[in-house]
Amino acid sequence: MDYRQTLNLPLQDKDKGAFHQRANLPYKEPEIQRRWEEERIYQLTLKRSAPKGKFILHDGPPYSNGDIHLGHALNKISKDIIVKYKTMQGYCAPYVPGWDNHGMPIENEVAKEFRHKGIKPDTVTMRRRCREYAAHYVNEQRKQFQRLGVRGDWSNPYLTMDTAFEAKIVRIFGQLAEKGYIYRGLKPVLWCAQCETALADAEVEYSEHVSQSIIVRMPLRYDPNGVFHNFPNSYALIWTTTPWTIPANLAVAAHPDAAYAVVRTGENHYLMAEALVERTVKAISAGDFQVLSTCAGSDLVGLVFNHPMYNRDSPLVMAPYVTMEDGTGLVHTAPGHGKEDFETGQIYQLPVLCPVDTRGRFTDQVGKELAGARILGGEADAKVMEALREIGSLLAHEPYPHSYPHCWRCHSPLLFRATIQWFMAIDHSGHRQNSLDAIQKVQWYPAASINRISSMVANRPDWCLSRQRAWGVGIPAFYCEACNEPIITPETIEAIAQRVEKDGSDAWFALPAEEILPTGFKCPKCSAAGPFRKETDILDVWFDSGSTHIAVLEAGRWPDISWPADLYLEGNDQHRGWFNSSLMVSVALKNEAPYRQVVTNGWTLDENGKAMHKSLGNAIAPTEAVEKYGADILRLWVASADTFEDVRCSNHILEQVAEIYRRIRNTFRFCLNALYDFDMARDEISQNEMEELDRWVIAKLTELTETIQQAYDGYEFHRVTQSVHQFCTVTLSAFYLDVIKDRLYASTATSRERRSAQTALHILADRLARILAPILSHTSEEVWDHLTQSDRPQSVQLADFPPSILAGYQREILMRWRPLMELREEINRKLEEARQTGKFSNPLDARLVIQVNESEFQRAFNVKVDLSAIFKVSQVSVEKVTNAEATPIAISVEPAEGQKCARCWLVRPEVGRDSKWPDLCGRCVDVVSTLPSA
RNA sequence: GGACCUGUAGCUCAGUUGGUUAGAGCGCACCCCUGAUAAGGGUGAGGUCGUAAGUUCGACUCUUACCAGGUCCA
Repeated sequence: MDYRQTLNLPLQDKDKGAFHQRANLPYKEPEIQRRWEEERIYQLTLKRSAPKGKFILHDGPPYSNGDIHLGHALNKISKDIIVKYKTMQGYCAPYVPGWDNHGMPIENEVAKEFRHKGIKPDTVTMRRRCREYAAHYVNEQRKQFQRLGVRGDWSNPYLTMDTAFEAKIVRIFGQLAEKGYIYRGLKPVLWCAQCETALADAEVEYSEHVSQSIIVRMPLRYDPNGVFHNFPNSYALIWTTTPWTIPANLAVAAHPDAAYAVVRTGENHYLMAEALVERTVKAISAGDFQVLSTCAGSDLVGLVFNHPMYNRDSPLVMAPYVTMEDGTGLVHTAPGHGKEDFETGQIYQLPVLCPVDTRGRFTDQVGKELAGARILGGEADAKVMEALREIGSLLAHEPYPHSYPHCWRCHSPLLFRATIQWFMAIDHSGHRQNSLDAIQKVQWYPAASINRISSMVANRPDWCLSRQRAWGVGIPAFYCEACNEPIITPETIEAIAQRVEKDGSDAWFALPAEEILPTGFKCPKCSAAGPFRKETDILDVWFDSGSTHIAVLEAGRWPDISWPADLYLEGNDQHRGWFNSSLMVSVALKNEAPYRQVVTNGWTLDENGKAMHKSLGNAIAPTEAVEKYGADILRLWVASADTFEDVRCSNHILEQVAEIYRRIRNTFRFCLNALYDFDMARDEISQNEMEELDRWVIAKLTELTETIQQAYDGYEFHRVTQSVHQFCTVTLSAFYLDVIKDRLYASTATSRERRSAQTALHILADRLARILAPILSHTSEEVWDHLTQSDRPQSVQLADFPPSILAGYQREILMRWRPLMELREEINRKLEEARQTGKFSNPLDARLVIQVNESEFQRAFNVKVDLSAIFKVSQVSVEKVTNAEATPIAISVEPAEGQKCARCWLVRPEVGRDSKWPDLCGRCVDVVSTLPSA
């Protein structure tokens, strides 16, 4: 007879109401997401009781151009995991996503569009199109982020191009100006003479370029310490690869720790680095030479040389960046034409000379002969070398190929050119130190990232706030045409801010100054009543994003959020970017950091640890991964890696993650499909009436929850995934679920022992769903729908995190069971051995004979459980041995006694004794005889 | 070239203050089950802990150099 029908087998995938192994996530997830939206789950999470108060994760705004990439997915999923976890932990955890809209990449794209159409747009037209462009990608990215299952206020995000946001930026700038942080100064910027524009770092491409390397001598003027011993014909030998910058020379730089030598060749005495004497002498073809004396670079202080061409001082200065790799060890320094030169110039209070106009031609400042010479094409280089040669100052020159900055658009070589810019003074009123102090009060994850932010704040130069661009917030300054004074007052700022609030920052560009200024406004300096003109530069976009913590957290538009943020979480590039810019604004205006904790995630790399690049073809597109595997797989990928470091991804890795997912899902499937006739309200067995094994597994789960809670609290999601997966595999699948099958399938459906197991299964599924809800949001929701507990909230996202504190009795059970679990491994090896030697093929045919002494018996078998079930054999006989000499425990495997029960497949001696059911064991006879069909 | 960070089995990760034979899961191989079956179970093989020196009685763990990779700068 086939007893299959008399068993309580779990639902199969074909059965109605079953939880399917085939997840079909790409299809099912959007449905679940639609439901979350319809049921307004995000809003409900904010209304839920929040005994622990608020937890505010302030979203770093991604830039609204193009589709999201894997790094965005990593970042947004990490944030979502945290927000959902915090909600379940009893916090009110709002999440307001945002976008960074202004800036060069969008402007460049839009400019390209216009160029293709042959249109030269005015600023207002340009900006209107930029705004459309940004808005388009806000919508695209929003859809893509939502598809990842990220929960937040998607219908009400913050945009840096919102008029209210733009007005806030104006006000923040005004406040900084009022506190004395804002100034105008010169700065060398990379300049494209072809495009006649300054370039941002991101617009610069490095490629091969052949420069002219020259060695030039500069006559000695003053030698207070007698470095040259009063020799006649004394010179410094300088080296440069940009001859055209010689007219702007204002200093000679030496390394303080390097050794320098005075060398005689013929009549002349030259100062150069000792290490480079031979090469230099050879380069200038000087023949015989003699090192007269040496000294340290720091001994050179006080020397003054004469400019190679003009009658002008060029003092010797110290600079740490001077290397002994190339040249003479003495570096030509032109503060108007180089970043490092400029910084050195600041330290030594040198003027900033820049005799080059916007089209890259020498101005009159260089004298009649050179004026007008173009730098592009080498004309200026040639003329300068010519002039030097004439006066005998050019000692060597040769072509010098090297990597050099070029314009990404027109590919011309770039030049450094000093221009007037707006700055935030980082050292104003102790700001740098205040920032460093504020950093100390923040918790950084990983802990080492504090080094990064600290060194960047400690070493950062003043913040150059101005950009010669169109798509951004105009720098809110006027100039008096009468006295040319820049004007920033609380009154002008407020006038601008109100106008921008109303009409957006486009108004700043569209309206004349007089229409923005209050009527009757007079220049604070010269009292002229006009005319006034507007500043045409815009603010660096980092100023926009550096203002988000004020513009968003204090806006009042989102009633649940407030300043400061509990958490910022971004990629590690943001130590220089957003973490930094936000800190600068915050410390200046509020004297503390805008965040209490900062988590950094690494970069996404391919499987070989290489950065992902479109050109390398190794990039994984999150939108494609979602279509192929599902958002939960991508989310599990995030939660399976140590995201503090760089994270690898590839199709192969995603397949591995999918494998982990399947195991977890299958665990849920087993639990849920065995609960088809179980109603928690009706059938639950109370803790103290449960089977000890079932109580044990709940204790194991609670122990696991404790581990997991610690992992979540430390933002170490991979420890969550790792331990849950291991629990599903080792504790449940390979042991607990396997062991309770007999009870579930073969016992009377309503029996206490079966209901006990089902109660445990329900608790397992329920708690695992909650534990995993922050990560496997969709799958957990699906599990949630299958559970029967009546008082549960409509979404698992609204549930509490499960209990993580072990009760005393649970600790006691875990302790008591541990030796038995260890013994099980030994028994498995014995059974495998017996099977290999052909004694039997199925362990259910076996009988275990375990001989133990008293103390081992007390230790290992102090449990209330059917041992044959635990070891998955038909029979176990434990025999106590009194002989003290014997090993504590000996295991042997023998054939089980009796015949196989046709229903439960256990071998039992009593099979055959019942006349009605001769092929059943005693237990199965009892069960079957109570069935209605019997 | 500089600053910071990373490098433990094919993959994802553990590895307390330096202390036996470096762990786990997946994957892989072999076997079992066919009442979790687009499943499940058992056993097993995989590592010179990036490389090389050094400190130490003893180093995956500490130091230095180098190699590879990442981010930010130059």
